[in-house]
Amino acid sequence: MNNAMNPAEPADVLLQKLATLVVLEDDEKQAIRALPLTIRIFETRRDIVREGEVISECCVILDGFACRYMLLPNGRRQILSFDTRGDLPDLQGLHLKTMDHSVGTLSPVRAAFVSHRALSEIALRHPRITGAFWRNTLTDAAIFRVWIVGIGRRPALTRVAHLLCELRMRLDWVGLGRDGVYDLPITQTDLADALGLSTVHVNRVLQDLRRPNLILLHGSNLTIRDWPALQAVGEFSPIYLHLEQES
Amino acid sequence: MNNAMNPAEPADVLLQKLATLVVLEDDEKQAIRALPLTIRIFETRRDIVREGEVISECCVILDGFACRYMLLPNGRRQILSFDTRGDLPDLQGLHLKTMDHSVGTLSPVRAAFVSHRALSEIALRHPRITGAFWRNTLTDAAIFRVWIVGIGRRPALTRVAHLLCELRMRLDWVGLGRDGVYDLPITQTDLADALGLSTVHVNRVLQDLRRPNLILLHGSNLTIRDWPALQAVGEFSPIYLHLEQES
DNA sequence: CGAAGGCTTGATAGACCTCAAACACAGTGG
DNA sequence: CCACTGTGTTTGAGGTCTATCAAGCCTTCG
Repeated sequence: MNNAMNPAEPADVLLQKLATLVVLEDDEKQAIRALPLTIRIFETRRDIVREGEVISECCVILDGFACRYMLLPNGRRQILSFDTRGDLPDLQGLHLKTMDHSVGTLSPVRAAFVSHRALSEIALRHPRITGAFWRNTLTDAAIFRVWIVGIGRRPALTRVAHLLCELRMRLDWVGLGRDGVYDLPITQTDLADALGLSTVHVNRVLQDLRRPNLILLHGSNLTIRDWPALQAVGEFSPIYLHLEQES
Repeated sequence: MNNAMNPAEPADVLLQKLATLVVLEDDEKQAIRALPLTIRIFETRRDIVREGEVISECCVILDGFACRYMLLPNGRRQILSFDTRGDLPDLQGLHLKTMDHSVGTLSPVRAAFVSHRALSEIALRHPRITGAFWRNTLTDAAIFRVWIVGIGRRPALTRVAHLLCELRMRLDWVGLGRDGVYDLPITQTDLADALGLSTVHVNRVLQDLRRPNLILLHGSNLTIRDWPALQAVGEFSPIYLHLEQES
């Protein structure tokens, strides 16, 4: 039930994303293809949307890595999610107009934008598509919950391992990796900000995962060498990702 | 824009909840009132739904405090949300049938249950109600995000203060408190499990909030004595709760 | 080749945890 | 009415995981 193809076409990306959420009929697919998309390109470490802004369009990540994050008064950053091909980091803007967090890029990113107007229209006309969006919000929330558990109650080693497992599953799912080999253009500082750790500690923990040959990591190139062991260390079970279509 | 009344009627609770999310037309209200509800009562520290279960109905909290939580292999618990009157802790079950976390009670709880069938039906017939549910999921997710930030990047004192601020706003909103006085049937262990801290440390931090007279806390009775100061300590800003109806 | 950003390492410090015990309070029962 | 129990709160002491600070190193790239 994986999708092997490697779409570059904006509409295909969105279509595939929604198709992983619900079964789409032909007319629904057509409606999605007819959505007016604007493509925009961002360099590394740029903001796509900023906390406090009122938005009128949603973005779909086509290529590269983005993240949702919040900044604290003391300048510290907490990353809330990593977003790759097909992800909709600001879909919530459709209902909650003013952003309560920011969306930024971690690598060069190509993204497609759809106006809320067009989105509302298609959602109104096609309840199944509304369901897909809603379901997307639900899986988002499920991932947030698991992050809370990790940051709140798991030691650093487990936390890092768990995140790597999660990224593996999600990247596999959209066809951005295979056989445990992935391009992960994420710095150790980014990992630290996602995991609630310091960069130094993330570095040391990564070494603890490399030493017994669970993973291999040069720059942005991640290879998972021992998947079962990594899952065990990360106490990882993928059910919360809900990677099955609606029944 | 607060609701002063104190409903005990199950349908009223649900109606009020949805009314805080979107503006409801008369026929929508009628449809909600017509929903078949089953009332059930739970004692303190009981599970309402358990992780892994496949569910076919959703619950609405009517009275008392519930929480969503997850248990780790080593027995530790992480609380994911506190749920009070009007909250729908397992609404996600409507789309994601198998629970990826548990819902339990922190105090005696009275809850109403609606079948997924009835819920799907009403959602299909009334897009605005679907929107309300979806919006509920979105604000849920927004709260999760802020918890991630707190647990990941804020020191214990700030974390505790922030949570108290959040609870204050939410309880005010549903009319379960006034003038900073609340009944909070939550143990310090519960707080600790929500904040990713130890009970001992929560206890000490609470004293640090009591000493300068920011709060008053005897048993389940919380009084906020210095709201501005508490907000400042907690770095609290309520925008993420999105306590305004859809425009 | 120099600059910049990211990675790595060592030393020190601190926030928070764990363990253990005492205390407070409400409910129970004789 | 008063032990008795159970749960929750409080306090103290010691320990540890992770943070912070400060360099050095490595790779990339103009």
